[in-house]
Amino acid sequence: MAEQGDGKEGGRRRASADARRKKILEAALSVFLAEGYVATRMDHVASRAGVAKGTIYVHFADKEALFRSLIHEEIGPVIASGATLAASFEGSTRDLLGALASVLQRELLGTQRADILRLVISEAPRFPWLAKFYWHEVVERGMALIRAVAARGVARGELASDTLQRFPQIIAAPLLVSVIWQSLFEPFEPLDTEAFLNSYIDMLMRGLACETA
Amino acid sequence: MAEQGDGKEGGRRRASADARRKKILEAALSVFLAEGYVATRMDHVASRAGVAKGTIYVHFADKEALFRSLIHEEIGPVIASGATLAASFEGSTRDLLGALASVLQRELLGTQRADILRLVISEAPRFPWLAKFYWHEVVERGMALIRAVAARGVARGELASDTLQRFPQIIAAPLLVSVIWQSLFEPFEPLDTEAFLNSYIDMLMRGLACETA
Amino acid sequence: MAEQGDGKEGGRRRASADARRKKILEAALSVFLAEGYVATRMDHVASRAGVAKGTIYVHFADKEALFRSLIHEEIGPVIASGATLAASFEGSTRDLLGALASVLQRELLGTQRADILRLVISEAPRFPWLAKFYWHEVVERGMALIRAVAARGVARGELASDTLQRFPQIIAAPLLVSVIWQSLFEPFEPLDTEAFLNSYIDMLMRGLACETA
Amino acid sequence: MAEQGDGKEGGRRRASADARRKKILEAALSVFLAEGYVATRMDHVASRAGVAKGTIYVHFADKEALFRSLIHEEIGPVIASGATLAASFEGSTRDLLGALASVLQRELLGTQRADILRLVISEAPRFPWLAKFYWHEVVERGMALIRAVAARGVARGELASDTLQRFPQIIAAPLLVSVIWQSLFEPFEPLDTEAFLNSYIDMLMRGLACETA
DNA sequence: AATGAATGAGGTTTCATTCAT
DNA sequence: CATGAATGAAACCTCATTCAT
Repeated sequence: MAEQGDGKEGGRRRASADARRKKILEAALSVFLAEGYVATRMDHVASRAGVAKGTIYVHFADKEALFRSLIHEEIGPVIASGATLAASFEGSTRDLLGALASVLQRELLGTQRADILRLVISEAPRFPWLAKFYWHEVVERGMALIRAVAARGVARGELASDTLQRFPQIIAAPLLVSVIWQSLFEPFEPLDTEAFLNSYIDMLMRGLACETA
Repeated sequence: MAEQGDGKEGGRRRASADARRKKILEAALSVFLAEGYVATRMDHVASRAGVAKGTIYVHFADKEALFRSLIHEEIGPVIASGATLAASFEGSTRDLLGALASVLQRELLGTQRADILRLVISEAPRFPWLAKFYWHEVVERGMALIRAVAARGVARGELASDTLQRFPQIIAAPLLVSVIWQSLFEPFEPLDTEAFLNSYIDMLMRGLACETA
Repeated sequence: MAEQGDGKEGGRRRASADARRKKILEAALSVFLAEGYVATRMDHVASRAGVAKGTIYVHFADKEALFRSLIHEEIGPVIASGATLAASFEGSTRDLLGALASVLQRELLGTQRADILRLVISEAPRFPWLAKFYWHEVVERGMALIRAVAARGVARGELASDTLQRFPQIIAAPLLVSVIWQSLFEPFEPLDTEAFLNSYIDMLMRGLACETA
Repeated sequence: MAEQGDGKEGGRRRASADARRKKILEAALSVFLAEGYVATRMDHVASRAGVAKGTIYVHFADKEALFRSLIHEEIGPVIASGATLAASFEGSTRDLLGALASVLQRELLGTQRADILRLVISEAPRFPWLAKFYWHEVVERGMALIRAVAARGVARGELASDTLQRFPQIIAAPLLVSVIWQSLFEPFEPLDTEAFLNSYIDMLMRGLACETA
């Protein structure tokens, strides 16, 4: 009934609690991704995490708090890791974009991250903080990265104009299409995303190289 | 059997019923777009349509049937109209794509249709028929249209390769980005979609024209 | 809008109205028998009668009024017809009971009347007037009939005691069992009701004849 | 997994849950008996059981599952207990039947079990499993019991024929009549069921004893 | 008189959240 | 902390009844 020993006990208990919290977040991630926010049932998260329903409320105030923590703690890190990818890349812009594409191909398409993008698209209208968070954590950083690559390309004379600096979305476009396509239309007409991305970059490089053609 | 003369009478009643059905569909469209499928409450649709809760069930079997009818009857038509746009266009491929972009700019971006796209992305995983429908009504047709334009461009010597025929998604990419961007990130960094699309087409034309560059 | 010719028209209209009322009652009978009172939907009655739902309310105040009218107008007559069966029968009591059994076998078991009995058993607790009506129209008369037969048998020396007069239910018992059995347990073990009734009457005659055995 | 010591605690909670489940079943029994399946409102069951509406759904999947459990868990046992009554009775067949009648008089007529019979008659057409269950649990066993008694009577020379073995329904008949009578017609003409059953058995014994009379 | 679209009270069921153990 | 039974607001859907045509 009263408190028990606090020395190692407390530490062990804390560790166990943290582990539990982590399990819940992982379970929540997969369920939210699969079902969307509204359709996700706390029961389902709990059973997938292997804990009782009430346990979730020990760690998170309510469903939205769980969702928030999920986005911040689970998704944030995977983003940050990607942001440092090409910080110090040496080589032609074409190779850099190719390397970037191959990394994204491996790290985004076909992984849970692609589903996170879909989740954000779905839920952002209802959770303004979600769009804001995704903006700051992913989009803003990604855009800065692309702009840096573009500036580097211009400086090296590989790019003829500032188009890519003005519209870094050009790089995001084929990725977004690939993600959506795989998620919705793969069964009707498969898309070879690797070939697509490569063709896209080729086209892009030619289109951006000879600005005055 | 046993029907009595109901010339104008029946017609008027039928007309009123159809009008009500239309009002429900319109209300449903806006609520589904704003809230998503699961979060949409039939109550809310009813009150927005100015009818009683039960009235919806006079016209639609259940929530999913309402959603289906909505997609098929409200969204189908707007698609068909767009498909005939450039069927008989004369001029350079560049002008053709430009005209297409401007039409889409006017008819897609900034209209409810953009939100419909977001709705489809959100709900398709839960409603396989939705992806199928959207595929057949929009994507397949759009792709055929782009491929026709691409073939025409190759025939006229304006395009150097079959890249666009192999990946018509190239055209869809900036549209998708624009739609998502406006919906999620406009408040953080506005996107001049018109300039974006034009720059994109320019880049694309150059990139596709000099395949061997 | 206003009234039309009332001469033959009125008569014809009335006739048509009565026919419609009859159709509704017939439809209601079959649906109430099949579904029970609560589970019966006015829609179902209407469609089975080939009229609109509202039409029922032209002829009957509400669902219970329909049920009442049904019981009184459809079921009453079929009962009355049976009551006069054996009023003036000549022959031995055994033959009389045998004839009665055969009539009931033909006119009760396997007909809608058996289902009516089940309906009464089911609904009587909720509609006291139903038990009362069935009592007066069927049970009281049937009991009087049996008592008359019993008295005749005693007078002719064929029955040794007044047991059957005190408990006319003895006659009803195998009928009730047959009806329930056929309705519920026929699939598990069929009952040859004719043989059963005959054996029953044989047993009964022997049992009642030699009261002092 | 990850369970902690919950000796008495868990046991107490479980016990309380079981008690609640039992209360719900008891409440459901009385409401179903009084109202019938369709007319029974879950609200009513809940308030009668002294629990919240949702609590029912903690223990039973839906209304039909509640009904099923009710039949299987509440009614099954009372049947089994009755089946062993006369397994090892010594004495004349007449006394055996008399004892049986007196037991049934006490344990069936005038108790809730009589109403259960009415419920089965009412709902079996809509729930085929109900007829099946009642058949296996009650009717089949009862018939076997009666046939055993009949065979014993024949072996002891107390019964002259196999009529009772061929038609054990003969025994059920007066019980069924008594149950229905008490439920529907008692107010109009009371039935002394005890006297009725005794007269019936007397008649039966005489009728079956002197088969060749 | 007949119609059938419209109504809304009321029914079943769900599920986020609470709380005693 | 962890549990999971209990809760009750709220969602979907039904259907007897009304009423304008």
